[in-house]
Amino acid sequence: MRLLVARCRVDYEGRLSAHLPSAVRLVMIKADGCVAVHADGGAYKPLNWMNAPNTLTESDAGLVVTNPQGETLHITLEEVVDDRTVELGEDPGLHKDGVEAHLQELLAAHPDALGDGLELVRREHPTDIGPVDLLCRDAEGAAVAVEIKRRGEIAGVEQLVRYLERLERDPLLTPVRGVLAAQRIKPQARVLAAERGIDCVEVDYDALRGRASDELRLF
Amino acid sequence: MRLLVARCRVDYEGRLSAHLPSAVRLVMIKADGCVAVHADGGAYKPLNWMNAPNTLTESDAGLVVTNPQGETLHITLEEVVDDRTVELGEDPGLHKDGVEAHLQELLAAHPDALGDGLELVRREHPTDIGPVDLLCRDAEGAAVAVEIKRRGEIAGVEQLVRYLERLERDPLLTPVRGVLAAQRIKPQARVLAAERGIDCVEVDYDALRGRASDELRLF
DNA sequence: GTGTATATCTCGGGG
DNA sequence: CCCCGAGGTATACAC
Repeated sequence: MRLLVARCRVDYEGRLSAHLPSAVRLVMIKADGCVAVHADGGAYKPLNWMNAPNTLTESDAGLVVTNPQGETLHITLEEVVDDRTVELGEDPGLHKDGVEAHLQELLAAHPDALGDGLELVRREHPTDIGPVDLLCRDAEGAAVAVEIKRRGEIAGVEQLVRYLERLERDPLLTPVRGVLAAQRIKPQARVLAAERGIDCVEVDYDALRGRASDELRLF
Repeated sequence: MRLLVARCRVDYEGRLSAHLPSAVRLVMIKADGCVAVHADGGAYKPLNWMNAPNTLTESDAGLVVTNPQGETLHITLEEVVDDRTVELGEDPGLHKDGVEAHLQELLAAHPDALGDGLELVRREHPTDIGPVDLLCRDAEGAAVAVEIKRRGEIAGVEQLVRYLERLERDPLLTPVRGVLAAQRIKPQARVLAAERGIDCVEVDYDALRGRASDELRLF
C-alpha cells in the first residue's frame, strides 16, 4: 500500500463529473491498484476514487487512472508532502455475526416465534420476482409468507406485498397471510403493513439465539 | 490525519458483531476523530470503522473507540510498523455534475423527450408524502406524473405508485398517468411498471445535453 | 430529531 | 457476465 500525502487537484470523468480544487490530501493506492483520495474528515468515504481493475500511469505532473469502462481519474500533484509504501500482505478477512441471514436461520428453526403453531414449509420459496424468505403454515393449515429484515421499513412491506400478489395466484396456497419479522419495525412501516393487512412481529435476536443454544445443550 | 500501520486485531460490537484476526493493516484516524481500518485491497470501503462523533482512548494495548450509541471498536495493536501524523487542513470540497438533479433539469426543459406533445406543468409538485419530480400534461390535456432516476429499479416504480395514489385523489388531476424516466431501466422494474400501468422511458443524457447546448447556440 | 431519497454507493450471491 | 438484495450502508435534505 502506498500512502501519498500531497497538495493536489483531482478530476473524475465517468458516470458523472467531479472536481476537487487544490488542497493537501491523502492518496491511498492499494495493492490491487485501487486509488482513493481522502480529506481529513467525512467518515470513511473518499472524496474521489477509482476501483480495481484499472491502469495507473504516473508522471511528474501526477497520476492518471483509467478503468476498462473508460472512466478516468486525474490527480495533478502540486507538492508532495510525504510518500511511502508499506507491505501489508494478504488479509484473512472479516467475520460477521448478526446479519439478516442469521435471523433467517434462527426463525426457520423456531417459526413459532412468529406466531403460535406456525410450522415451516420451506425457506427461500421461489416466485418469479424472487424468493420469499420463509413459507409457513399456521395451526389451521393456512399459508403464511414471512419477510425477514433486521430493520423493518417501508421497502420491506412493499417487497412482501409483491410476493403475496404472486403467491395468491397459486390455488394450492391461496389465501396467503403475510408477516413482516424484524428486530425493530419503524412506525411508518407498521402503518403501511396495517393498510396492506400484513402482521408485524418484532423478534428478539438474543432470546432466539438463547433458545437455539438451550436446545443444543439438551443433546 | 494519523496513519498508523500495524499488526492488529479488530473487534466491532454494535449493530452487529465483526471480528478481524491478526494481520498488518492501515489504521486511518482523521481530524474529526473517525477511524477506518484498511486492508491492501477491496475498493475504498474499510474492513472496519467508526464514524465521528466518537471518543477514542489509547493505551499500550491499542485503541478503543466508542460512539454515543454504545457501539465499540477495539483495535488491539500487536506490532506498530509505522505511525505518522500529517496536517491536511480544511478541504474546499467536491463539485459534482451529472447526477439526478441535472437529468431533472434537462427533462424539465425538454418534456417532449418523455412523450410526444408532453408539456411541463411544474417541477417538484408536492404531495403529502413528498414531491413528484415532474408533473406534465399530454397532448390531450391529461395529467402525467414523471419519476426521474439515473437507474430505474423497483424502488422507483414503487415510489411513483405511491405518488400516483395521492395524485389520483385530486379531482383536478385524475386520471393521472405515470412515467418512469431513467438512463437505464432494469428488467424487473419494467415488469413491475407494466403491471402497475406505468410507462418506461430510457433517456439519453448526452443527447439531451446536446439539445440543450444546441439551443443555447441559437441565441 | 425522524423520515425520505440518492449514491461513481460497495459487496456478495445466484443464475 | 449481469441481476438482485443487503448494508454497521453513508449522505443530504425536508419536515
